[in-house]
Amino acid sequence: MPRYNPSEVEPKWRAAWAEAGAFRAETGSARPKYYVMEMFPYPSGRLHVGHARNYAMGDVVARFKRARGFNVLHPMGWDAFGLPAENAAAERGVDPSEWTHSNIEVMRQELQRLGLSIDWSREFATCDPGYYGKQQAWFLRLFAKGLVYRREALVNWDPVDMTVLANEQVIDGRGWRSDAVVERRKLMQWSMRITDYADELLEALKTLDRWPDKVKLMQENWIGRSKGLRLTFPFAGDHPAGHDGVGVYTTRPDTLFGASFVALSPNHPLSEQLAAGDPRIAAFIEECRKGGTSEAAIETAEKLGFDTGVRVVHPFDPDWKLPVWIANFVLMDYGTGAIFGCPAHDQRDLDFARKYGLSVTPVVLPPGADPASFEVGAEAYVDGGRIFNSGFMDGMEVEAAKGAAIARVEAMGLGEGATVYRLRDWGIARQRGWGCPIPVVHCRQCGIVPVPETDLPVTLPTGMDFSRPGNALARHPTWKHTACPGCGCPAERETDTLDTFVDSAWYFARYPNPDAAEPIDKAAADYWLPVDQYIGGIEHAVLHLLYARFVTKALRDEGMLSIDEPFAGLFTQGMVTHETYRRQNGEWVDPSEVDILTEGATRRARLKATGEPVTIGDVEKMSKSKRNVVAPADMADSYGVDAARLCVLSDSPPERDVQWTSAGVEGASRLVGRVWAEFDAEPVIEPPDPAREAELRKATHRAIKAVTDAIEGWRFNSAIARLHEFVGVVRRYPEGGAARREALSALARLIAPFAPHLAEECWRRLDEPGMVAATAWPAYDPTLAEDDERVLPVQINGKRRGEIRAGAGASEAEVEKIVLDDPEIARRLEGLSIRRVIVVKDRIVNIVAA
RNA sequence: GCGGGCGUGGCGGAAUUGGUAGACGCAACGGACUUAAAAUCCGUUGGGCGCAAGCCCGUCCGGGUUCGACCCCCGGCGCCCGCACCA
Repeated sequence: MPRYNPSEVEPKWRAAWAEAGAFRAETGSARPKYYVMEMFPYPSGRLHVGHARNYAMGDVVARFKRARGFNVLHPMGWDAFGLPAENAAAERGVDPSEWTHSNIEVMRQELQRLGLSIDWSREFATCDPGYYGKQQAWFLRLFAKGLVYRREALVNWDPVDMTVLANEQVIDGRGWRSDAVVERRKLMQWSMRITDYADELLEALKTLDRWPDKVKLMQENWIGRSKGLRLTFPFAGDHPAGHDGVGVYTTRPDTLFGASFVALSPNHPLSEQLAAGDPRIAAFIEECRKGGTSEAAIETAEKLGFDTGVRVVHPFDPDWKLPVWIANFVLMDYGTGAIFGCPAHDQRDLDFARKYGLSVTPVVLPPGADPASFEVGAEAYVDGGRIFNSGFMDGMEVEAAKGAAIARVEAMGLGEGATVYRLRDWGIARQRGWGCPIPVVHCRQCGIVPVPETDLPVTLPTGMDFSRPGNALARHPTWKHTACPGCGCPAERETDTLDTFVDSAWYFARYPNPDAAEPIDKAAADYWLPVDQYIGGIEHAVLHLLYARFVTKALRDEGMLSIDEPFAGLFTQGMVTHETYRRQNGEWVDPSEVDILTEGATRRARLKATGEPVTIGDVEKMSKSKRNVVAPADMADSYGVDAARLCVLSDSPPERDVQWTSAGVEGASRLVGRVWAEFDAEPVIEPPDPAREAELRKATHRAIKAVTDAIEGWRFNSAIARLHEFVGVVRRYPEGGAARREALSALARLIAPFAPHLAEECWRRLDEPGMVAATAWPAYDPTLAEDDERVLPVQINGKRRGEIRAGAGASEAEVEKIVLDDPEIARRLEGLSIRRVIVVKDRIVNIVAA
């Protein structure tokens, strides 16, 4: 009997699936639809095991649902715009498009080799004009509506790469690629009004009952809704022109009587106006802007302030004047960019007041404290209590006082209750050449003119020069010169391109009909959307998932979509990490080039080729830059694709991070071999023994139940453990009868989501018709899956002291009788008197005795 | 600082959400087959005591609730993730 040879078997079945169109999704089918997708990959060049794990998980779900009778859509595409292609172009002089497409070719082959049940007829890349042209179309519709706009905004500017960076691309104040210190610059920025949807984005989180709580919480915090009061402190005496006062935002209007100063952000328009008239103020603002933006810098940053000399009047007391300072810790882009300082009840204000000798008046009395002697020392009192020193609010609790203060300010016409969000509008433009062009024209006469939809797509030119930093599209010799669509005069195209997060914010809506003339084929989208199950990394918990939710709502309001939320179910799988290795000269080394030596508790590493010692570094997420990437292809070469799939799924729960080790692949490969051995074995011809037949049938139905439950509960590691067990059982019942045939038939189908090639080969060996891929999931008989006799552990005073047998569902009285009649139990109870007998049906017995 | 999560054998991890802790796999050890090795198969494998039946200890630490706690509560310790001068 020949050994199972994956390298012969696996390609054969992949060809068979392709030929049969086994995974083609049929829009409009009467079967219930199920849309499952994994986050599409960036075509970086090669698949790593993190990808393999992600796509294997999605494939288990897709194959399982298909077997369960669903019409499954399981598509794949490429998140193909972005900086790495430009860097490759800069470093090697290749064309970003060619580089990207050749990577796609390689990675598509790698994905296909994994035997994923994907409908490849729907594949697209975001750098295809057929895709990004449609993106330009809906972009212009949102622009016409005002949801896309231009604003002057402070941005993160990378002076080396010469582009704007998103907040997440700034790490410790430096550009993530260039490592240059990022500058804050004011630039005209294309933005989307995601803040218009802040409330709905927050509220709708409650409807996402198949999302992890962690992700919902992160989005909630990111949106950061707070309720408070916006009020104006009117100027006293001389004041700058063009303002009636200083508008501030506070969540603690109850502490207004504890105010000791008003502070402006250095970037506040009033600050800038004052700076124009006073060089000392200008110098101070300059000083503030120097401060780093890194977390460490902020944490240790000293509070800096400058008294402008301007005075304002307290809203509740016309005789009370407060100084207006400029303070480095006040942020321009939150609230109004100005605050009132209440040092007694806010730590930052307290630090500031202590440094500059400003008054500290407590107005919230902690429970139990004495109003005559309560003082605030080095620590502000931020908890609840009773208001004092506060005129009309005296005696109120904090919450009541907030309401009273807001009502009073509103009655005075100085402000109103307000809701403020941490979320900011989304800056969507990048000064990059390899991205989706923003389809507008700048005309001297007409201003900003959208390109007519009939002229879309606005495609990228060939022959951009990426050899220098900066925007290769902007310096292309001819591309930007065009005629104004409005007046026909010579005009220039916008040379900014869209953030790649825009590309990935709607791709799920394109798969239902990737060839549609409209951006979204409404009928197809209505059939397929929302995505029933989305699977991807936790690192996208906020940005990508928030943007996709926002764009969905925006397109819904354009009438292009009928859904409120794109992803009904979300699963965030853990990251795959690996040790990093460095040579003595600091060069990163690939794990495949390293030998690990273990001596007791210490591990050392050296280069395979030369024996040079290698430093073992931290365990980190696999990344090209640190070279700690393990390719699934290597595993598949040695053990076969099915073993590789089983391996990446078997040893840890899907949501957990895994530190990669190839140790599990041996076990996975053995499972493949053992399964095949059962199918390949000649049945032992013996007269079937009814008792043994019954045992095997029970084991089969138990296994079907266990594997089904584990897959439905996303416990793929446990599902594989149950398959290991089941194979072990089948092996102990070699005699060929109906029960064995039933067991093998079930086994082939149960293992199919994990090891699909093996399953087909086994199915063929059984001479079953068709392919497993098109066969229904096995059903179990609940009466067989349950034991009719139970072994119940018997505890005496909570310690296990024996066991008894009882029929399933036996009553408490029956079980108690069996226990007390048991000679072994009786012996153990000698000399003790029974106080109580607790029987948990079908579970356990505990005798309390003394 | 705020918010969230985790802590179980040599290792990855199970435990039906309060009911036999350590499923399954890896590694290790012993055995079978083999001239031999690989592969495969069969065993053993949390710690301690004991010839043995068996007994004691054991899910980060200290308390608590309960007939019964890896699971619930209180207080620590350690690690990980997100946000962060957000008024």
